[in-house]
Amino acid sequence: MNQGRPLEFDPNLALQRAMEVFWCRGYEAASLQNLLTAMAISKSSFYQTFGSKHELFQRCLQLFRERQVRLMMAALEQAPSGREFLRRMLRSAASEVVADEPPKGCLIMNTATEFSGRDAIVADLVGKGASQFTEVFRCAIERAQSAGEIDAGKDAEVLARYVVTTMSGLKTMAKAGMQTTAIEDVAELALTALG
Amino acid sequence: MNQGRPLEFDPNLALQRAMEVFWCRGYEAASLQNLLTAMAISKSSFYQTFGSKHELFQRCLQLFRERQVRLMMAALEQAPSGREFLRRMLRSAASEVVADEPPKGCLIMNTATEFSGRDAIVADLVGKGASQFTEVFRCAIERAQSAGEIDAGKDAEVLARYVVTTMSGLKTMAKAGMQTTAIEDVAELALTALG
DNA sequence: ATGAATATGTACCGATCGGTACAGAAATGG
DNA sequence: CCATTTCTGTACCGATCGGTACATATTCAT
Repeated sequence: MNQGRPLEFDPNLALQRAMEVFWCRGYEAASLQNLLTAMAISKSSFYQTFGSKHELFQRCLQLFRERQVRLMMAALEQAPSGREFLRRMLRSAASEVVADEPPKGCLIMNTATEFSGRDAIVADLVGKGASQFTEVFRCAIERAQSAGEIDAGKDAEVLARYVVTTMSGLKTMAKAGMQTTAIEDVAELALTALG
Repeated sequence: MNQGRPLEFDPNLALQRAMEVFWCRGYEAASLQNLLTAMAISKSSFYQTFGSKHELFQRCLQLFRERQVRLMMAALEQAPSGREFLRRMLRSAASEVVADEPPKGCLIMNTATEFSGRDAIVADLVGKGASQFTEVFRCAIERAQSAGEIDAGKDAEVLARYVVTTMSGLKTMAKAGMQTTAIEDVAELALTALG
């Protein structure tokens, strides 16, 4: 078997750069030029390695989901309690306003908004992302329920969906221009629904 | 003074059609062809009457906001109580999944997501929309507080922002594929935070 | 050295993008 | 009837869209 000429770039790094572009601009507004520039590769390499804009986008959605789930699970393990983890997550929407200018939100939810079900493949990846986020939150809630921080009588799955919903809402409000203090207030209030 | 040749179409109706297109597809994905077809006018008439795609979009955002605020205020007046109005609003995200296929969400919040602060004019219109929605909810909350349905000790402004946030989150989750029953469960749970 | 395999650079593709120029059509006032 | 004003149809604009063809460059196995 022959090896052929080696790649002159790191595909994982290029993928990461592409993800950033989609994250900032969305799918439609991210032109091939934007992507090529950010990925620092030529058009030939792009199509050779990633097939098409749409295929690249799918890989970016998966990368984002894996990365996000990994970060969330790490944060959950390090958190002093399940409830404190949830508080930190919800409040993070506020700090995002300061860190990113403008705030980027969540790539999965941004995509859910942009493709409102018009693309079956994308819809599937979005659904997968949403359910995995819910899963992590459910773990945190069950841990909090065991510790007596959250009413154990409530359905953890419903609570988890509520947290995902609120996260999504807060990130959207950040994009809509809500002040960081207001976001924090809403995040704290949202926590009270967990009982 | 001379009147000249009269318009062969209803500008308000055309604007409404355009709004539908932006609502379904977003700004970038709504091509001029999409718009012209939906508005049933020619390119000449389009530029003569609406100036450009971007100007048209601004007018659509305003139309949507006015329409939405009007509908919400009417619903509030008809509702048996402030709290029941809030319940109906939050639950409406679920019925939207059934009615529209796929769900369209809220044009203002969709726009906040699509243009993450990259367009100052649009950002301003989005902010105006968000604050007017908040205003209506604040009216409902104050009414509910007067009636003793909601803890009068809580800040109505914060509660109102919380409701807008939750509405936005629910509509996004609907787009992300959440089932109608799950949406209703989350909506009910969200209401408990109002105290 | 040669050939197979893989990667890149360059040039190009048709389609579509948003937008404009301008001639002709339809109304009014004189 | 004519001039003026306003609207519409047609043709066109340069730019960009995502994507492809193909020659050239670089590697490894023989």
